[in-house]
Amino acid sequence: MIRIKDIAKLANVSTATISYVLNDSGSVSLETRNKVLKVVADLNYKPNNIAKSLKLKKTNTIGVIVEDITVFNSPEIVDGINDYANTENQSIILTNMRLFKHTGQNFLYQPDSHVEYAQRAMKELMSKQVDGIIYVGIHTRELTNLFNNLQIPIVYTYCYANDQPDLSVNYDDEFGAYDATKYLIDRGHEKIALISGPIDSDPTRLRFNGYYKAIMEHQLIFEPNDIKTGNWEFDSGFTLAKELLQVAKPATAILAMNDLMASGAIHACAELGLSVPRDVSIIGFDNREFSGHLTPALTTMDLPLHELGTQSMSTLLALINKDELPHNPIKPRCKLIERDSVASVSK
Amino acid sequence: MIRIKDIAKLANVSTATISYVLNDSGSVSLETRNKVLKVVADLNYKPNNIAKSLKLKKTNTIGVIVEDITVFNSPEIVDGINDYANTENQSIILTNMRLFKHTGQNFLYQPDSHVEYAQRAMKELMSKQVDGIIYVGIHTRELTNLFNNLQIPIVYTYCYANDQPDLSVNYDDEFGAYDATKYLIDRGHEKIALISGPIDSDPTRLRFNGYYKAIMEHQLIFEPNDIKTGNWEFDSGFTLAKELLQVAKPATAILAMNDLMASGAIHACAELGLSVPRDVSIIGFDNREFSGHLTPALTTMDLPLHELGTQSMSTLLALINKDELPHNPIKPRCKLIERDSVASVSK
DNA sequence: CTGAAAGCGCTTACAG
DNA sequence: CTGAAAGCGCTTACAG
Repeated sequence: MIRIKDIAKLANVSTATISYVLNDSGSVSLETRNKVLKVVADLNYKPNNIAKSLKLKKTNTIGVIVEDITVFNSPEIVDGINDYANTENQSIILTNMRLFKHTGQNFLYQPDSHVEYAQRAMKELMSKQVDGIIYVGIHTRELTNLFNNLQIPIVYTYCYANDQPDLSVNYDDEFGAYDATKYLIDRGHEKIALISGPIDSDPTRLRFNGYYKAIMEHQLIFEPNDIKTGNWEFDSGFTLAKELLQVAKPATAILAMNDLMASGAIHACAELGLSVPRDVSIIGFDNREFSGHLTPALTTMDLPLHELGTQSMSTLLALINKDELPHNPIKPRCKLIERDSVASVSK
Repeated sequence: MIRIKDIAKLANVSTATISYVLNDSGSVSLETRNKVLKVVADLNYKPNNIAKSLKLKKTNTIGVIVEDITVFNSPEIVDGINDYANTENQSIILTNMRLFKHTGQNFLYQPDSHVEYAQRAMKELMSKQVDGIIYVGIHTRELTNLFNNLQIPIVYTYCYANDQPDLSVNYDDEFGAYDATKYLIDRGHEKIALISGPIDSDPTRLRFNGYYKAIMEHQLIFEPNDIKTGNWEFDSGFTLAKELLQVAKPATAILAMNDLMASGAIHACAELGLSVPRDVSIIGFDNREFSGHLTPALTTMDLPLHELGTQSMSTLLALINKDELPHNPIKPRCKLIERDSVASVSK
């Protein structure tokens, strides 16, 4: 391992000078500068950033706490974080809480072990002196008080903390559901059923708002019987779609609040001998990879995950540099992916 | 930020003593030990590992270079790395080359930019003084000479370097294909077609070997016309399955070398009016998430990705600690996932 | 059992 | 334009 001191000796200058040329700081004559650079190249010198960080009290390293890297939303968000980090020369320390692997579907109801994992992760990152933290959730939900008296900037994404709303980066759930519903309405559907997530979930409420707004705005009839509450899983989509469809005058379209339930709905139609989209149109949410492989390929809302990552990173960097934060930042928008599960209604 | 020096002053001992109790090294009387611990707790002291690393020339941090975190194999491998790292108190610096995003399907043929990204990643990790590196590929292929004169331990997974075969961790491709083929044979299939990847791909060759071995071992007839060379994409599975099936005496089963091509084959059957699995059985490879959502749900080989991660990590740590490496380590095995796309042949 | 001191590889305010 | 020196927060060989 070759040090600045070795360069200094060979180049016959002080270590200060080496540092100046390496960092383009101070003023160094062209001659000594070239001399130093030559020795640096000859010895294939690689700076030790750990020493630099200790001195400067800045690591240019961001801690990323991800609740579970194997859950579908995480890799794209991390990719966005990396994308932005590369342009800003920031490194990423990744801690993966493996929440879903540890607790399965129950992760929402295991606050104790959750807190323990989170604080362990935080402790590790603090000891590594990261300049800030991005916390990546696996479900949009309230996480205030997960960490007590933070001593370091943090931004949340795919989840949020009420005590720092400007530091939570999430996409526009309501607008996404509004758009999906409107897409159906534009194709002549007037009776649009909804398979929702659990009531105590934020995305459920927001997506319901979007749905309701589109229905009202187009003077359609809001029919409570066409709203069914599911649990995000395939089976609930399957069961609820059947209930929805086996009535006297069924809806002509179903908006499922995620792709898993939409898939259940598609399979329910197959079982009922109904053709999608000829007899009933189905639209999902999330644009999971599998959604394009369903039969028929599912029309669904794509989540702006990559953008969540870049926006988290830019927000965090602004925090770290004490730049002014945009006050009401625009929430990234979902994008409709048109495939084969929606048809116009024939009048 | 509170330092060891602050603790020392309040506890009326030297900084050396603080260090001893914090690290359980040296010998400290119970009395002073408790006194120190109390001050540490009172001040909520958090050690600065960057300073420790500088002194010890060891960071307990592993650099993970992943070619693309958004490609399906990567998250599970990283999860395995994290899993093992947690038990060994290692941190992970993640650099994501975003290879697929940068170059798309052509990543195999863009060696120049690949080398550039890789060396930039390596440089970043070296400057952070990581103790070792795990390189996670997105396609099993030869990567010798990607890095010139390495000064740090590295292990490759989901790819390999010929100059250090013991440091490349990959699953047993051949055995996986053998198992899949045998599964079909056990169900009475005697004419089994194969949709392969490109010939210049290592997994193609290894999987072909496994297929061939199972055919020979069971004294079936090897029929070259039943072997078609695809390109891993849906379309090639679709096209080739049609060719395979529209002959006088078609195979009763198709082994596709990945799930994407298997999906294409399923769709080809639908178009030909053939029922899967009644008329033809289809088996895939990879166990991609979508494979369970196909109609019918695809029987396929699951890749031991998590294990690839843990084994990479244990190998790397052995390297770093200069422990002896197992000489011919067992390759992690694929596991057959039985779903609905394979039936027994009726005699 | 405890402490004084050197040193890990950098940066920078200051003096010349 | 250049260098001597202090200091970032730790650890540890050594002396007592």
